[in-house]
Amino acid sequence: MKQFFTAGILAWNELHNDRSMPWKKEKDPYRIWLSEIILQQTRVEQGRPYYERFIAAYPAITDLAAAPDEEVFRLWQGLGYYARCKNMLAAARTVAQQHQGRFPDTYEGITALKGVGAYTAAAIASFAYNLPHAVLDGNVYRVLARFFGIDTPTDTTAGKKLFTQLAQDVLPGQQAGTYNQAIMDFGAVVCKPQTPLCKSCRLSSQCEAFQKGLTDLVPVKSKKLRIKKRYFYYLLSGNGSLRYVRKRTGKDIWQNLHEFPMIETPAPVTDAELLSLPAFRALAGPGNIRIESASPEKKQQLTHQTIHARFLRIGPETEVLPPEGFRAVSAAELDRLAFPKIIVDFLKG
DNA sequence: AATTCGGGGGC
DNA sequence: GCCCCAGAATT
Repeated sequence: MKQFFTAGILAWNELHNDRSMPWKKEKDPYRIWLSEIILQQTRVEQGRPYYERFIAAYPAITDLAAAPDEEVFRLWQGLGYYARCKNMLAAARTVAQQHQGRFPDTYEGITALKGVGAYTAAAIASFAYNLPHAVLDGNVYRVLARFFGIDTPTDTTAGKKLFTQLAQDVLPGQQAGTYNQAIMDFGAVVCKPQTPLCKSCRLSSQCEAFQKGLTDLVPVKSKKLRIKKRYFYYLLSGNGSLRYVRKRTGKDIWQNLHEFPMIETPAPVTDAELLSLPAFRALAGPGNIRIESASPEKKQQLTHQTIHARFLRIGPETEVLPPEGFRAVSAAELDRLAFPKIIVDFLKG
């Protein structure tokens, strides 16, 4: 059964390996690593333009390692999961400074890099060096769960262990790179999450889920998502084109991105309530006692929370100092700083 | 072991 | 609205 599976994946790939990716047939470990970091929890079509821009800006990993933090975060702006960007920079600098700019060529060396977990290490090791490590991503979980009829939840320790072992069992050791790309392509193109193409699937005759009509029931996830609501009120004082900004540094969303002076509340508040908050007084200064104009509410859906934001122009004072912790920046400098999408959209007008 | 980290796209 | 995406780090 396992041999049938492996042979089927490889055979499918021989006829359908036409899914074009910028890094297919790529052997430069830097490019493979970069693409894999960008594609973590990210659709290929969303990540592709970022990959192209990063390669153009930083042809070698030493170029990336030498780049200023802010320039790199600006290039990452809009891609999400910003810890990836921070870890990517750290890893690039590790390679540049501790490995003389040469990307590590062992599984242990690769997995020691920041931001490189089990999946990414296996992907780099197999794609760049054909080392026999099986990738285990969302595609692989789904394909294995369906073909072998496994209903163990994938988001548990037991599930991860079981699927990791199975993925390694069905890996053809001599063709690790080709096979790893093949099973992920197969999962994306044939064994899709919704409406998989079972009628034309060469594995369906031995597919446990298809034979039992369970393709919609596996893979299983055990956890349910809880989404909180948060209300952000951004305060803009009327000082020409200057903006007051600071970098977000707390243990919260959007680390290393910038923001305007802002008040957060756990529930919506009226303009009058906002004006009466001590936090408003502290941020606005004594000269700003009213809301001159306000944007309609904008929403931003994150994985675990919904952000409701309004942008409020406050007045009447125009010559005020930046609030504590903020600095004044020109429009030109704003273009070089990274912001969360909800602020990027506001700045675009 | 559970939680948290964006943003986009499909249905 | 809900689920998923070439997952990893932190708590």
